[in-house]
Amino acid sequence: MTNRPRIHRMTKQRQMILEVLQNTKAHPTADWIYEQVRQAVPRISLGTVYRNLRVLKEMGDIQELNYGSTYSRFDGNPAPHYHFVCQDCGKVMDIDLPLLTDYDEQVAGTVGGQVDFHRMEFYGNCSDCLT
Amino acid sequence: MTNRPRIHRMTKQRQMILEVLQNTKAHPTADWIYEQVRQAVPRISLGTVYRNLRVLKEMGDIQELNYGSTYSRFDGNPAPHYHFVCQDCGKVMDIDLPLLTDYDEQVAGTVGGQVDFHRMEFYGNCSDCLT
DNA sequence: GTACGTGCAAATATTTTGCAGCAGT
DNA sequence: ACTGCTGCAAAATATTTGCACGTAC
Repeated sequence: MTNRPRIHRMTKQRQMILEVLQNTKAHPTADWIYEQVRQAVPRISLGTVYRNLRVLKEMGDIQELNYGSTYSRFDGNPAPHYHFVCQDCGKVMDIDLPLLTDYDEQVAGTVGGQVDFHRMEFYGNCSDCLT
Repeated sequence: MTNRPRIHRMTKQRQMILEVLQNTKAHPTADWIYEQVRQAVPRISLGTVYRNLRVLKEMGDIQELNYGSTYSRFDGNPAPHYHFVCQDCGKVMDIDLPLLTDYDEQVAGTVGGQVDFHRMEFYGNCSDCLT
């Protein structure tokens, strides 16, 4: 019994959440997204935001990040890329450097499994927090 | 007013938590550690486990990992190394490959900040979950 | 003896979910 | 019309914290 593929509808809420995420470089939290979308869709609920973030992630339109926090951040750019996290202010920035794709094969060899993708995060202090 | 450095005591609880963590390759959760330590120190509380994990992390004896989960995992090996995460069974394994330390400088250049360290996680299926 | 650590329980913080009505296709 | 989606509120999950007592140094 293979289950019929789920059909996704493009609601006003889902549309807005995706737009907000695609128009910021801030890698925001669910709550920040909620506050933004609320300005256009006042009666939206936080539960709806979470549900849509999960669906958008499953559809491959966004990605979820959780770097050393108790909460998740979301990225409107689904293409693999690395991140820099400032340990002082918590800011997350995109890193514009080529991916180390060759490493995946080596890792697959040492663990004896299959590697689909990898992630890399750099930690330190951003220029604003160096003084 | 610089505040006097905090002096850490080695209690039976802290000792046991560190030992449990150093004697497993499982990258366990706080709750798993709690259950293990409970066998030696029955009246220990989960709060104490969390408090000690934070202290041990601050002292640089262990590290905290949170890879796409709602909970943290802990690693008794404080030396930097990469991890492989099985997307099927959730297992976390150590990767025994050289660190890409040269990359830190390049990233520092592109973000205009200072890079202290980086992390890298590989995602895929472990040999047990390939069938 | 001092002050850090502990157990306990309650509080916080983040995310998920049941349900009845709404709405995209 | 069918079935996915929403708002609301309550529940679930993971972690933190206040307090009075205990204990390492």
